[in-house]
Amino acid sequence: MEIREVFARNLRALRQAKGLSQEELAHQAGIDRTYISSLERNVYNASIDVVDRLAEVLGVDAAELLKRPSDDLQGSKSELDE
Amino acid sequence: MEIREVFARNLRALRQAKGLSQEELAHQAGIDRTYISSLERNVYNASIDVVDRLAEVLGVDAAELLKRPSDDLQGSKSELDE
DNA sequence: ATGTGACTGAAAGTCCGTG
DNA sequence: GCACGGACTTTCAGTCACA
Repeated sequence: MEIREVFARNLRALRQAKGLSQEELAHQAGIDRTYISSLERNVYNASIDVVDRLAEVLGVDAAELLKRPSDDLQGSKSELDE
Repeated sequence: MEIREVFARNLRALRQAKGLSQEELAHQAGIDRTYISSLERNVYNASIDVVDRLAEVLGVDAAELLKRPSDDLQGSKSELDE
């Protein structure tokens, strides 16, 4: 599993857990609205600076956003990367 | 402390802990030697893809390279970012 | 074995819009 | 509220020569 996909998933999951819209997150992190959308759809390779800014708004450590899921055996194949 | 600097330090520390030269690390990660040098000197905002490739060679999780030092009280002021 | 400036192509990232 | 596109600027990715 590519790191980009890990990031994309974590980003979306955490954002929704926080009850934020893409627009709100974008605004608070000082990032373009459409770019957040792209990141969640695994279109780009974000820089660590962007990861950190998003992590801050989401209230977690930057490392959290790059954490791979600890081998979910239920895990169906990804729909983000195929 | 900026995430870039955190990354730069962790990279250098882990590389040296592994007893690798920049050249060896560069070779194994398929990255140019001078680029590694730039990253360790905090010149660029690495992409998560690069972080992941380096982490793999260093035998750690990508998230490890972005972990902030847990507030080292001995910590003198950085020489990387001033 | 590393730091640095200069360089180029490629991708990141912004800003405008649409359905 | 989000996906997706086109056009645009800035920064990274990657290589070279040199100290």
